[in-house]
Amino acid sequence: MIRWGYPCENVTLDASTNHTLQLRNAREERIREKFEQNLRDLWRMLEWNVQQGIALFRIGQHLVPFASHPSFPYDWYAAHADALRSVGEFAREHGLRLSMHPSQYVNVGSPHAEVVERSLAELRYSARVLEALGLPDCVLIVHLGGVYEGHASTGRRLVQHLRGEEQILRWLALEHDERLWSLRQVLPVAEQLGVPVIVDNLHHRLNPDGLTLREAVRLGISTWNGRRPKLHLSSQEEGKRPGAHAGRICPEDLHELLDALDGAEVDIMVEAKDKELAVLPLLGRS
DNA sequence: TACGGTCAAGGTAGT
DNA sequence: ACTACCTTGACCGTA
Repeated sequence: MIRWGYPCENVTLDASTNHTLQLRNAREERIREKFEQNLRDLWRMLEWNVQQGIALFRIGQHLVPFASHPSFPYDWYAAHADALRSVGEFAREHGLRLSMHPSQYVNVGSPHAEVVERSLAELRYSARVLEALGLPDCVLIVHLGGVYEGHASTGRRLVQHLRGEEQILRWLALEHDERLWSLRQVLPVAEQLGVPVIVDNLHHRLNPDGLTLREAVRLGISTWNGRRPKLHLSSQEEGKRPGAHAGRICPEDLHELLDALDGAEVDIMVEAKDKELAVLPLLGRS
């Protein structure tokens, strides 16, 4: 049985975990309001997901807006951990799996110390959210970011910067991308860190690096070491930049991935502009 | 209330 | 050297 999910927003409910504000307005009171709004919407979406049989959900990075910013004004963990633990209890009761996925600004392999520090701050924030949920199977997904003087030295630096960050590594999974880091290039980095890899069908099509999707899926799944593997599924938006997400999943892409999976028990995050609407037709498939 | 300019952050690619 | 683009549009001042 495959479990499905979608990221951050639900267009049916008009709900989102990414309500935010501009930095110049980021005073404690306003941030708390945004968090409460994100939390309310998160509850609405998770309850709806349970009704629909959707087990996966990605929490947006703006859950606590500017939580990783140096000028953040209060102890968000102390203030919000109880509320997050309640969400985690609900997720546990209903067998939901939650994840987070920071943006391209996270660049742990950067040669610039300030960039690395900001990146780690964002990852530590994300890891603390997952810790507060109190669930065993959350995932924190990141791309490898830029390539500076080559993959080898960038990868070495990334491993160096994350080594010892046990609170992050506990949740971390690395994802390949459609231009700079192929699955083959990500695998050794992930192995050195002892973290699994997310395979994404569209990234792989645009940057296969000599592997078939079936081979990529097999390699990716093997990095999960008995934990339930997680993958991404999306379709190309025709006429837009390669890699741009379409509103829905086209049947060919679905079947190609299901075929490559060869019956494996996995979780699949659907990345589509229409969010949950792209997931509903897939439920019960596999 | 609707509109349009603006928003923390890094890096790549195209001009 | 400059700009558009990217995860994900949401916010906010102004009319």
